[in-house]
Amino acid sequence: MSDVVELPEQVGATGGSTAVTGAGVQSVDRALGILEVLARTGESGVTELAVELGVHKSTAFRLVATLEAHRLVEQTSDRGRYRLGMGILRLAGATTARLDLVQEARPISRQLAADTGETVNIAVLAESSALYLDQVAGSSALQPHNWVGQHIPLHATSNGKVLLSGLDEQALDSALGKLASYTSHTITSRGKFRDELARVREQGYAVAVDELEVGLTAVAAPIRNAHGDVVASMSVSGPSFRLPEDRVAEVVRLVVGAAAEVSHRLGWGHR
Amino acid sequence: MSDVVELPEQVGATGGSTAVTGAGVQSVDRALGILEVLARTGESGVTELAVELGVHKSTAFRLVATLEAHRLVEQTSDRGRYRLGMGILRLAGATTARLDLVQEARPISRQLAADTGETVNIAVLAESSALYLDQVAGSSALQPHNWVGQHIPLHATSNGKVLLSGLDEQALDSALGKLASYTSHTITSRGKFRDELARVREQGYAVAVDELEVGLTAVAAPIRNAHGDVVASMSVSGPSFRLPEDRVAEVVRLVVGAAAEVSHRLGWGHR
DNA sequence: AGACTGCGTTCCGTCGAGCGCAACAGCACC
DNA sequence: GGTGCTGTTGCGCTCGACGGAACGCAGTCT
Repeated sequence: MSDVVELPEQVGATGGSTAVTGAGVQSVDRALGILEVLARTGESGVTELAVELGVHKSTAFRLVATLEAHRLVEQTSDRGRYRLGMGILRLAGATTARLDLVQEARPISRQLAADTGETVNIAVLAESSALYLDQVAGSSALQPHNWVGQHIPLHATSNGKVLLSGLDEQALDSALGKLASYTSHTITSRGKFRDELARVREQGYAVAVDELEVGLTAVAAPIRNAHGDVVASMSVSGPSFRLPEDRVAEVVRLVVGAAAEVSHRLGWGHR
Repeated sequence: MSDVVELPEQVGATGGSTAVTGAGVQSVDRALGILEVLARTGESGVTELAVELGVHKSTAFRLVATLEAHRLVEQTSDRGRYRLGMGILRLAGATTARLDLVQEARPISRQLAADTGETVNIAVLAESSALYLDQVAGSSALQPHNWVGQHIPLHATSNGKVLLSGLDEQALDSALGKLASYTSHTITSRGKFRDELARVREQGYAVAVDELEVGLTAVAAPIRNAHGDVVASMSVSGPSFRLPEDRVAEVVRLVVGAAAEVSHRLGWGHR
């Protein structure tokens, strides 16, 4: 079913001359390379980009100017460096808006955010990290931190645990790299983490307290498609002082219910 | 023979289509055009894209294949149509961190302040009050005090009304406390206030005359994100003697236009 | 001050990359 | 089978993208 798309090379080595060349139309390839470089560095000058791509300054400039015309990049000042622009967000909005998952989940996310007063996220598994698709801010506070599009470590988040709990042994091994430590509460032992996943599978939800960041508590539950596969994860997260142990129990109930509702809308459990 | 009607060669000056083609590197321009078409349609075939761009099928195919190599687009099935891919979201993740509402709105706020000669404010919903994020002073020498960072009651301001108009019944109830009276014009009846919100929703803007403070008139319009949610409010405010009824109508037009422009930059209503 | 070095930006001649063409391979509906 | 549509692929020709060099502008070293 999955088509085996082989793309020549995706040189991922960090540092040094990182050629991000794929194959296809040369100039487009280079232009997209610029976007990827900017995504990595956050901000770069024309000359810097030219070196990174291995092209002449003027070439890099023309490409970046074209990207700017489409608002995919913008320059910090009138004669300054370049960074990714708002056009990207517009495209991203169009991307998620078309995903039936996000579409179906959004009203329920909103309801969950209203009920709990905390932030709700939807995440999927993408290349050994969690990719956040959508976020609805809680009633309290303004947008805490927009994680949409961010890649988050799998073993230190409630969403990650849920997503991993849907994998078999083999897929788990390939998705799970080294268990980096973020706080003193992060699970770094592979054995302990397997136990944790077993618990998640059994009880149908995951909790992470201070594991990614001290003071951050999150609860997540699986979203399943018609086949019963775990396709996404829905979480509620907020500052630990607002989510004490007794309140977590209540939140768990709400999250599990909401995730089940989304799963149902996606066709899970129909006859 | 040729199934497709060939175009009158060299479509130099952005012919009839909705293409946003500025100037720059041609192939990149076209590739980005494809992304925009996909953002608008959600899903398109190669032939369809070719027609939209005014190029040959094979050209469109090569471009879309290059985009696919970078994961910016993906095809629905093995030999099917194309849609925006996850790569966009990855790029978006690197974007959101740096670009926020205020930054995007500032040039437009400034223009609005210049056009009206009055003070422009940007506010968001926080807890159960309006939080002012940014302010651009009007040309008039008489300047009100700086409201940035201030929490302002929701029911007695144009910004507050706009922000509340984006909430559903339940969220509205929790955000709306007691309707304190500030002047004789303040709306203190819950029923009347609901009617007012309905009017705001319908006409797409809110007005407040002497409701928070006697002699203060304000007009506000909603700023929406890619999903259509009201994320902020933009207002023009000034002394009532400078904003008589007939001038308010003109200001309304300007504020609504400016807010729509900001919304558009945030990804709302992809053309 | 003046020279120098870096930046982003512009102009221009040249040559190869990207274009349109036409033919191919599946699929779906007569 | 026929006929219409897809997406896909070689192949020559040509025009568009490329790199070199020069420009305007800001800092910085001497």
